[in-house]
Amino acid sequence: MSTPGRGLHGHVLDTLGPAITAGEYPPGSVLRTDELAQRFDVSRSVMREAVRVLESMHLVESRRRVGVTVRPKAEWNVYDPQVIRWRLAGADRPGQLRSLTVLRSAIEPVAAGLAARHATAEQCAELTECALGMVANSRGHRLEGYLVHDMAFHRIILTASGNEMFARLGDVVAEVLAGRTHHEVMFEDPDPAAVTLHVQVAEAVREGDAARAEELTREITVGALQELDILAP
Amino acid sequence: MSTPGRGLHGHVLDTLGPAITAGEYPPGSVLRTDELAQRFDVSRSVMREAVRVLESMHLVESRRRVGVTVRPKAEWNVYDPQVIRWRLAGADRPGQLRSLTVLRSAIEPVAAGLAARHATAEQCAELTECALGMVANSRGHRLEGYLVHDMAFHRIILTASGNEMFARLGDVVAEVLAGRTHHEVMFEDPDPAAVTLHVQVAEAVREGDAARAEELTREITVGALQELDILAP
DNA sequence: GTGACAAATAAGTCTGACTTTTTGAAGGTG
DNA sequence: CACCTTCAAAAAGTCAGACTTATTTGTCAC
Repeated sequence: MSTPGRGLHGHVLDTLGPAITAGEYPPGSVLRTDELAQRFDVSRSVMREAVRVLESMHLVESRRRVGVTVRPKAEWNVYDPQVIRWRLAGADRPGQLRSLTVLRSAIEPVAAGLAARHATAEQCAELTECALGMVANSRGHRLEGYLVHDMAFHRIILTASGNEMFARLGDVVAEVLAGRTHHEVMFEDPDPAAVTLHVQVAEAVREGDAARAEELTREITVGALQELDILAP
Repeated sequence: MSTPGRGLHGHVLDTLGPAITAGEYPPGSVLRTDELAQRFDVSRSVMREAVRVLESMHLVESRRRVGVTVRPKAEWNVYDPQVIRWRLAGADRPGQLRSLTVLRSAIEPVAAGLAARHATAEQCAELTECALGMVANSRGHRLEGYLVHDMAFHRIILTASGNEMFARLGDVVAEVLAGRTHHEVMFEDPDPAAVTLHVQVAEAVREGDAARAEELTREITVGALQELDILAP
């Protein structure tokens, strides 16, 4: 997805970040910069830089004479891609996946509606191409090929919406889709109904039918919710 | 909203962050740590910590032998509360406000639907109280009192949804609502129809009527979109 | 033109000394 | 006993300087 641990402070983050988001240090836990620096065998300067980054993510708070205290989960910057990645990699994975899928179910239909209004001809073409790619890989256990086109499809929708906040969720959605294929249960070929829906969404966007694009995308996300047993009784 | 510039590195961020998000340094611009340290009259250590934070927000990228280069806007962590605050405080304000309002229009209806299912009795009570507070302050230019209850109302909806990602948007929504009252055109008393809608949403949530809560909230957000001339033709 | 090599550059790292804020305890006073 | 003041310790914060390393760029020979 993106930045692997660059530099010493990056390596420290790759260890400390996951540990904190995994709840290894409960909220209120106090760490000391010097001790951490010793533990990771880095200088205080490097350790301080790492702490500053964790602080900017609202994972910890650094106070004089007290130390570096872990903040309660409710205060974390849960939209930070790095935080999302750490949580997806840890024990929190199922919960994080559910949160993100609910988020998708809210965002993507609206994004599709906007895409139907704002998408360029090129984006429409790419979208159709992706949908066709999904169809082509929808049978015969070609899950990887399917996934690539699925991720591209949703990324284009989010980008074509013209809303920068939606566009920035492209990576997150890709992560969720990849997770479904690689980690969750996805042994069989994808649901034919879902594939058809994607083709229809591409059609609706091409034709500028915002209401239909929104409604069809809503059906797709409802399917995603059902896969995780997040029902609407 | 939150953390004012704590420590020297915080002060540097309070100046550099807004400057970058305002586009004062176009994408690709190269800064040098040493020069910045001189300019802000701080040590290199402090400057490095500030750069690390900007880097974690994906505003800049630090590379050896090159310097600190400003990244294109499309890569910024636009969900970072600090980045949102910086942009709301700068020339980007109108665009940021539009982005956030569209985001609200996607999130809040879904959140209200979930709140109707998950809200505790206490949350329902608080919600009703807020709605009544809005009614009580809806006439006679009591804009500040109205705003306080409006912000609380939407925060409760987002929290009661039970989704952590929704909950974390409470601050952002509050910021948007406050902006509307303080900076944008909002001289007259609020629209009576909007006030009624809030009361009805509180009712629907209390009664556990998810579909109605969602639909009513959608009407509220449509109103917010119309205020900014973001139409659905 | 191409490839290898050397120099320059700016970030990265480490260390040690010093400052500042905060807290908790000790001790004095009503 | 309660309350306030004072003081000392603890940990983060800051700074300055020396050194390392990766990367780019330019040069020279082939």
